[in-house]
Amino acid sequence: MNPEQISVVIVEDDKLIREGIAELLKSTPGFNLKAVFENCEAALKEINKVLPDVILMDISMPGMNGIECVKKIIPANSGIKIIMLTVYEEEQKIFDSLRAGASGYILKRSSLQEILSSIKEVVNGGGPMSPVIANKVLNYFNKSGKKSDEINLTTRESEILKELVEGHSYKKISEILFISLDTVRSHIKSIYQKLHVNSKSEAVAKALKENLL
Amino acid sequence: MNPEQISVVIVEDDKLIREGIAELLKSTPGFNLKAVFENCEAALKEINKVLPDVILMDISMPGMNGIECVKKIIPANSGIKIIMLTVYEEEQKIFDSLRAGASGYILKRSSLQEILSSIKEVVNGGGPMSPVIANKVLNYFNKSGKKSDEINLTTRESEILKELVEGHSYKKISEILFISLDTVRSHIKSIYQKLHVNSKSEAVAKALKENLL
DNA sequence: TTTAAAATCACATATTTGTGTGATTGCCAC
DNA sequence: GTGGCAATCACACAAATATGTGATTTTAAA
Repeated sequence: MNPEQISVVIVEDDKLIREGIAELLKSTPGFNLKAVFENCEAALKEINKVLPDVILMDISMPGMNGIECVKKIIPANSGIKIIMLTVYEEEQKIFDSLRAGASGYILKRSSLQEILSSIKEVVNGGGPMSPVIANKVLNYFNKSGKKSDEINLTTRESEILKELVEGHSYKKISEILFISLDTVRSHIKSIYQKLHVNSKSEAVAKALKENLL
Repeated sequence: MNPEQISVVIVEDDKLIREGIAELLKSTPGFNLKAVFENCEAALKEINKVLPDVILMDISMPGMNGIECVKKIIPANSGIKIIMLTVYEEEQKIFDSLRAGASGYILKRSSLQEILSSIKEVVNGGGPMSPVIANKVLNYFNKSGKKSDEINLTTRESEILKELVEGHSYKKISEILFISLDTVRSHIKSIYQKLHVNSKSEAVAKALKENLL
């Protein structure tokens, strides 16, 4: 177990890519390919015995997908760095992976050289997010940051929605805003119509998920 | 109006920093300092007349803070790039700024050279997020990605919380999970205790805000 | 094997919500 | 000066929710 070496595990269903990267790692000094799995299920079963420095994880695979797999691995092995692999530049998936605890992300069409340097970077705790990814993440925010079209709440409605998200009851809100309980009801009725929901919790969920505040 | 020049506006309450950067920009070819404001309110009033390429915006100021200011400027002037300034490396504020639509972020202790190059980068649509920032953002995710300590929901409780976030009623949930309404109630009681809340919407808000799913 | 959670179900009851149907007032644009 | 919208308030009633107090059964750990 050379401490200089970076131990790696690959989880990837596509044989070509899997073996391509495997060959690359086997033939490159400084890297130690610990294991290769075709799917998440197999990886999850064995990962505790292998404990690599880095996992290269395909983002979309038959059976459990890579994101789910990350969610299961990270909580149990907080030290492991995971780099997601994908053919598509899908913002949502990148985002979800990072949220799940992945440390980085590379496109499968990256050059072999890029793959190696990404692994090194991640292990050294360096820039875990490539400029491309940073951009994607930012785009994601900007998109969801914009108020969705169609939904135009009045000032008062926004205020009240904000209070709902705070978890206040109608009564509490009426006290906070110095209006009657029935007025609160009335506004909330309009809010529900505009958001196409029909319960407090749905409204709260929508407000938070779509950043309506 | 030299199209080669980058027009800039500064919004910063600290006189020293404000004038320091102002001097820098005035004395650097390629930059055109359009205006300088001490606070958000003043900036908001005038910004439509000035319309710079880039705004350097202090993140924390007396009165309206920079993040709120960004939220007001961006929807109305989608072309304007905003770079946040701050003395602190506060992850939450960086995150909020980016979400509000800021294009980048620099620390006040950056060298003058760094400030200039950041502005250029942002204007050219290049890396809007510095590696440092990318890191911050990622850290933020990883943090909130981890289940907060203390909160340990059982499998069933998590399932039910997920359904609550979907906006389902107790009855619907009982049908989805093939359990009785009373059982759903029972689980939700436990969930409320663990999350320290006492309503559906509070639970939903907490689940979404703290990524408990 | 004994204990401790986790998951299930039941009953009771006070509040809170969701929804319908109206009404009044102020303001702004046309 | 009128029509429309935002904001306010009222009443009524069915449905859903919050909360307490139990009890039974698996399941998992000690």
